[in-house]
Amino acid sequence: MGRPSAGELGGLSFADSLVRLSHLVQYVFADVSREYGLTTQQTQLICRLLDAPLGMTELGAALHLEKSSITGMIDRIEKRGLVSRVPHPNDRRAFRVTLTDEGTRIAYAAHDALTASVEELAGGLTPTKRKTVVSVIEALLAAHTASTGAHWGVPVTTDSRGLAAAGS
Amino acid sequence: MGRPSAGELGGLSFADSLVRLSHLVQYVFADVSREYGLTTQQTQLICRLLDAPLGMTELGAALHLEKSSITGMIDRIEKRGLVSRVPHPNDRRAFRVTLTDEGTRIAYAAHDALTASVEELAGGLTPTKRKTVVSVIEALLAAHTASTGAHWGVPVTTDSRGLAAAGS
DNA sequence: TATTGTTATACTCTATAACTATA
DNA sequence: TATAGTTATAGAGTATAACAATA
Repeated sequence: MGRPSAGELGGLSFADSLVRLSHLVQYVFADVSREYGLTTQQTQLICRLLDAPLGMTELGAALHLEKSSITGMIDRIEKRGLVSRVPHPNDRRAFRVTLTDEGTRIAYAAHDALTASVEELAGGLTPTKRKTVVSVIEALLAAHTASTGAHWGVPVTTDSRGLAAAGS
Repeated sequence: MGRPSAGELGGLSFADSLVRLSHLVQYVFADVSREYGLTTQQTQLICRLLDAPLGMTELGAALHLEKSSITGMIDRIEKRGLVSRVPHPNDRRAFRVTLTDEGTRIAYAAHDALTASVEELAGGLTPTKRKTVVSVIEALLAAHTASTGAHWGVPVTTDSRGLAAAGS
């Protein structure tokens, strides 16, 4: 009845633990981004483009943002030389936002740094536990996709190294 | 090696899965917040105050923000009647930011709604898996605390219901 | 002197609404 | 008419630097 004030850990509910984890990852994400002179959102954006170039509207959908919000973000990182607006070949209204070489480099670097930071925290975990966690998370992501028909726009693929650079 | 484009799930690395999960939780957090007319940050702030009133500097530390950033946030939610600046009894420079009744009510409601949303996604998980996930997350949080000496400012305690409202 | 909090300033992020130019 | 993207506008969030009041 009281309030198990969970101050120090221990006895977290499932939901609370996920929320706390999420905040922790966000902080790590922000810290890593800052090291590369990026905001969290910018890192997310360029990592997202590692898979393939996307149009403004597609980017908005992928990141859960209005296209008008995307315009400004792209303006800023384009000015920094990380992406460029490549005209769409078949649609003169549209662009494909494409990473520059510099943008590709930074996106991979930031992704790797983030991965390294997370792995550092997870140092002591057994392979079995890691596998369980990954499978549970995949189930959660799938559940969300199923219930909302949606995306959880995010960084990149599985392994970086390979620099197959955004080739459609 | 190629690039296992992980498009649809499956084969996520441990780090990537945590990052994706974190984004998903953030989206859920934002959605729930919006239902209560709050921003994500405001929800995080008031939930944080459920444990106890905090000073501006303490709040900054808890949320990883500069105190000057806190000033504005408190201005806004104070104007909305969710918190108030209570003078510190022993230090005439300081305040204790305290939830109003309305603020307490909304903080609990938002926390419960968030918990419910997360639980909904986790519907099919076995108790064993849940326990494993919670224990792994607690280990990660502890690892971070150990390596940085810090907090991962977040919502509230374990179970809501009990309304022991911010005492002390 | 050190600390608590605020103000001034500037920039990023975000949404809504109205717009242009294609399709 | 519908879609791709932009502009205008407004507000939240954030940091840095300079400041006031109190310890």
